[in-house]
Amino acid sequence: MPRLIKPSDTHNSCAAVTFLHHNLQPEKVAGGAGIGPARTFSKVPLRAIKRVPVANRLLAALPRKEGQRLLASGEQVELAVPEILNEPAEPIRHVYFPTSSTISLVSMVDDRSSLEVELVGNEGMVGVSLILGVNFSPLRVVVQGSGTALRMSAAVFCRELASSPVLRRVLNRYLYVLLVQLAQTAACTRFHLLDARLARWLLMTQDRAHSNEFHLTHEALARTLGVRRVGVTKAAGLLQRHKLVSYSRGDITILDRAGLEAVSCGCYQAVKDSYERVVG
Amino acid sequence: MPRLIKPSDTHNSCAAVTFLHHNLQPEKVAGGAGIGPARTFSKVPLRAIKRVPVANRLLAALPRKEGQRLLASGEQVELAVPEILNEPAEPIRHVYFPTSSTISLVSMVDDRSSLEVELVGNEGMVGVSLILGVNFSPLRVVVQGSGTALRMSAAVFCRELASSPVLRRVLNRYLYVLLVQLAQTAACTRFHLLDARLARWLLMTQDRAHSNEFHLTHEALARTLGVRRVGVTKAAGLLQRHKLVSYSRGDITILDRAGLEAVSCGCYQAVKDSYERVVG
DNA sequence: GGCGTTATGTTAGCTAGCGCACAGAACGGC
DNA sequence: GCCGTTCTGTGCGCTAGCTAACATAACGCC
Repeated sequence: MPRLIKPSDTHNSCAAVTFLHHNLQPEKVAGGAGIGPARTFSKVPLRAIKRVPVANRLLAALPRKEGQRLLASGEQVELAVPEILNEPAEPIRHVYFPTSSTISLVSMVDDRSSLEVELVGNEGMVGVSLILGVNFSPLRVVVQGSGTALRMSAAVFCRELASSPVLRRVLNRYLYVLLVQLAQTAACTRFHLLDARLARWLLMTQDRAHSNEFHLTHEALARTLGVRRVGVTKAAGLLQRHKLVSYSRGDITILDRAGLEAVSCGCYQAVKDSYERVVG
Repeated sequence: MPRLIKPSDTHNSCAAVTFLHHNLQPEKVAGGAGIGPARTFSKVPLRAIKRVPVANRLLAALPRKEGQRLLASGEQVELAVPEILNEPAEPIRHVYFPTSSTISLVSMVDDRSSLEVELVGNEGMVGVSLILGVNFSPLRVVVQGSGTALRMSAAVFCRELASSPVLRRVLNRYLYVLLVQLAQTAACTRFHLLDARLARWLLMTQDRAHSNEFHLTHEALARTLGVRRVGVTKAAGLLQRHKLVSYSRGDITILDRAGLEAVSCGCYQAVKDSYERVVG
């Protein structure tokens, strides 16, 4: 179960609002940890020092009052890998608005084969089925990167949804982007070489984790990309030889973002643009 | 532009309702062409003799009155391959509820590479973005199998949507199935061999075209499956040697449905089950 | 400091599908 | 009946990624 962040962790409701509306760029992450508004997280343990407060962008897109109400309706939780939040066909108990955590939606076709079809971070949410009136998840939902998220019970979420047209509007647009992304990922997975796909995935994760460093083994990466572990080792070795990333026992550090973008396929930019255009 | 079926083609509004609510199983298609309620189509040219009246299942799922109103709000059109109904990023002018036509949603990543991510027939609709409040299409929309469809202007569709909760409910559930299908197809495309994928696609097309025969060249099939033409030739040759289909210059006939299901991957059944559970 | 566990690197043979080129075969207009 | 066009079948070398097995190397517990 996710670790609940006790109310005492955030000093008051005002801090929660700061948490919502403050949104640092990834570039500021490396240098600025632990200063300024970061005190909001000062009592959160477990790598918290590496992170900065980030808002969930869907909630941040709401009018201030709506956003505050939603924040109050949920609770901050700390998610840790490799927690599984939902299995396919299981009823949805909670929805999650990640803030610093990242969550994978995984399609499983055979026992041996699985593929991440969507990576959700602070730009999105988990549990979109509820928006469509279906209360079970079609996919496996698994925590990919440890961090925080706003959790809300399915019932409360549906109530909010029913009473807030602006929330529906934002989430519908997010759903549209989700469709775009699924389609793009399907084609990307079919046509693009592993090197490019890996680079794309690392960029996406950096965006969502809001950190230049994150933890993931080759084995886990292989499962999310739907390839063998040796394939990841080979591709990661290539990126490392080109000084784009450094990799040590699962600790990944992005060294050269521009270089990664050059290696990655256009899908990264295409999906990102689509999000900015429709939701951002 | 799609050929409009003039009002005189269907004898009266009562016939239109028959059209809506009559829904033959594929098994009956081969023998029963041209008799009984088929007279609804008696004046429709161009292969119409091979088909039977089929309802769009989304519309059929509506209460009788709602269905009638939607039918009246649109117009029957005849779509012919290889018509392109929408290019990516183009505004959506019309939505389509296919009846006997099939429509492909195609994701294009490079100039050379494209992949069908969704095949829409009488079980679905084209233009779902509008449901989510976005009025342009993310994908290329191309007629895959000639046939009829109910066409409705985007404006009228949005008006209907705003005024009909039951329509929203049905279409939301369809959207959910669409998500499921996209995720499944992504994984299927990644892991399953061409033979199985081809078999699955043929089964899906038979379901949607409501006929044991349809027309599609190896070249076109290759584009939709995202492989080379020779690959399709090889896989189709295999299916033909096993007497599952017959293939002659683009004229495909399904000979052994059960055999195809055995060759195809589980994805066919999985997606079908999901539809029946959520929409059907 | 030793040792089991976990993560990474490397090898070697194998296969599905690619790229390219070309040959035959059926159709359709004149 | 001829001929261009469209569709299908085949061959051959090539590559990315798979399967499987093994070798190091770092960590972390005792």
